[in-house]
Amino acid sequence: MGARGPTLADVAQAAGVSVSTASLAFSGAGPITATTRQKVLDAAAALSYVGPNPLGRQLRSGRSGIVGVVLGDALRRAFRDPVSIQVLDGLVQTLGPLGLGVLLVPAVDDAGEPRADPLLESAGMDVAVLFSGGRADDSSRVTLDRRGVPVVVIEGDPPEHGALIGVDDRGGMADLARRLRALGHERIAVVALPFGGDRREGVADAERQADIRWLVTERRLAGIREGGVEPVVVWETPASLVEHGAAAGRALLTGPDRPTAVIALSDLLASGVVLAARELGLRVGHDVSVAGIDGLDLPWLAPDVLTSVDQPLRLKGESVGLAAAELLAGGSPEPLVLPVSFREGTTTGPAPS
Amino acid sequence: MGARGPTLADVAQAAGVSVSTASLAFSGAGPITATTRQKVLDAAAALSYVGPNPLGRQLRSGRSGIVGVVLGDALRRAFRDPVSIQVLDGLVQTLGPLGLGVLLVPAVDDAGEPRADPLLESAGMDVAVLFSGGRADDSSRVTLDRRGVPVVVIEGDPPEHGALIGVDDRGGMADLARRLRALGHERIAVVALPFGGDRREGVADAERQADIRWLVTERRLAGIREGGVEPVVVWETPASLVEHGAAAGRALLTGPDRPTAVIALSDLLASGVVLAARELGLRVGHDVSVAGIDGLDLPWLAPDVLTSVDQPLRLKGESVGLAAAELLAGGSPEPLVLPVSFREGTTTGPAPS
DNA sequence: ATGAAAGCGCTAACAC
DNA sequence: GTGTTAGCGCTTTCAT
Repeated sequence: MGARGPTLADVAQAAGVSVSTASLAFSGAGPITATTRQKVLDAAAALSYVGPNPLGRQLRSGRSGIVGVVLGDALRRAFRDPVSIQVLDGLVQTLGPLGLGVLLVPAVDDAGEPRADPLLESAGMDVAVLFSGGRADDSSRVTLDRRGVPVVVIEGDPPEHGALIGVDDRGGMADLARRLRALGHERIAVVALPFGGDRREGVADAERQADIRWLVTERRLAGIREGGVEPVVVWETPASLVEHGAAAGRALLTGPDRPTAVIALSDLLASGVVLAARELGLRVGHDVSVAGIDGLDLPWLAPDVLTSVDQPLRLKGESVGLAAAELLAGGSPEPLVLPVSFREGTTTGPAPS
Repeated sequence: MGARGPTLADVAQAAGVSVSTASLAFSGAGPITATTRQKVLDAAAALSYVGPNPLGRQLRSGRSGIVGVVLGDALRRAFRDPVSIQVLDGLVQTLGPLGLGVLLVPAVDDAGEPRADPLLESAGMDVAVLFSGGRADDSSRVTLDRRGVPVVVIEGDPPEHGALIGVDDRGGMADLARRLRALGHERIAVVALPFGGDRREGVADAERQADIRWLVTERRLAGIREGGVEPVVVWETPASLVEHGAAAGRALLTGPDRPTAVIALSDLLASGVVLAARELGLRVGHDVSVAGIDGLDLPWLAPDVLTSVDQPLRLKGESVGLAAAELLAGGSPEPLVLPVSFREGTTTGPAPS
């Protein structure tokens, strides 16, 4: 840093051409003789000029080539979540070759102070991706709207200006529910994702169930009911983590009236339930069936393979990337709902008689 | 985007002041009357101007406020690795409040084509963080050097212009090795991290062991020897993943001459070894001891807690962030080696007699 | 305390 | 083909 390097003007002067010609030599956009071009390139090399300063280019073109990725209020949770990670991977993989960068932006803490994150407030980004998804009135979304930044929303309310990408998890859960019923299960419990940001844990009564703020949770639960299953109990967790699934499993699978099947609203939760069941001496897939959703690869569950509703995470990330690119190009991508598929594992089986 | 929003000039005009005054109203740097300031702010609100365009500011100041994070050649692997993730988390957490953004940059594929990633080549960043660490001649590092971007290297060769952050994993491994010897273990096997990018799997002979390209692997292995342990066998893995640890465990713990202890060069590998040992009917911590390094939280290993060498991952990320900020401010941070600590779990015990 | 003017480095019209 | 001329939106001396 410090000493500002040579500029395009320096190179042009050294090469004995005008600045605009030098610019063409680098961008390649426009007519230019091979010799002139080479002359410029040589001069650049001599001055150890490393190419046009992106800042100048950005100001001129009005675009930064940066896609802001707004991750849930606690970044650390987003990073721990294999689901977000895989989507992020697909996204970066798609955007990179397009020359677009991914800027990580912590979401504003909705619960805490109203003081927004400086990045969300003012970082240069041409389009934002909302991993948190969520309602239209989330403060991150309001901030971005105000700035006029178009957004790609993952699994949330459709944005006014932007795109929406999601998966048919509702349909997937309905399908799963039907399959469990077909296996003879009648007492089915649900281990749910968080209802909102308030980190409650335990059985959720009907009233509480009517007050779900997180769309994904609401939708997956609705899917189960759509599949004809009325859960004997819905257990709310504070986060989609193995340990919370295990805690739920211990609570639900103890006692005489235990359910014959447990549906968890994420694979991480489901795997916790499997571990708890094993702890309690239950044979998973026989004494109790457990299923999740996401389609994660969980090698440490071996020899079991979790029965799950597979969602195409990488593809989701790629779709988000394409939508962002289209938005950047001035288009208006249609809302996209990706299909899910049932993955039969070893953790489900006929209801014990 | 499309319709460019109002500019500072528009606001100034609406407020009946000059552009420079309007600028002061926003930056706060300089003398300005409260009334004038308010007048400007009101005009801005009326025009729904959302604050100075970062691009203009950046061009003027010559800095983008962006820290490029160069993640290993396969981003997806970096994202799957809880170690990188936690460091990344600490980094973002530190940089965010400083108003600095984290830009994800895929590293150039050293094996593949020499065509560098467009982002690495030309994205605006004031400083880069190299997660891959690595040797001074890695192509990503060469590219950044050429661009004159200072770098913070994590666990690698010290950069010419930049900072170096690492942990004393060598010392930690030496300590671990001594403790195992003190427990009476004499036949100790090592499950190693990858030696380089060539994804080999299996026993590494002496010749192969002399050809380790990844510094971290080399250093941790050296630490074990420094602790007085000459491994009876070194098993090379293609990636730090549970399944590869499990494969190693199955291979190493079968047969009559099996080691009484296994040291893995990562916790993920170690946990795979634990799973394999359980599969084989061995009591971990009694029949065989297993230890790792990283200090990950592995709830699904319950009821076992892995014996490990704890490295302060979050702190590492924070230190990287601070070093980046210091570099940005023109400083020259000293190389930093963070301490590690031994974490005794349930997976190690006295050697069986 | 405020305004005028210069210019950060670059690209895009347009003229030659 | 190449050069000339304007800015992109902002900050920052330097006058006033």
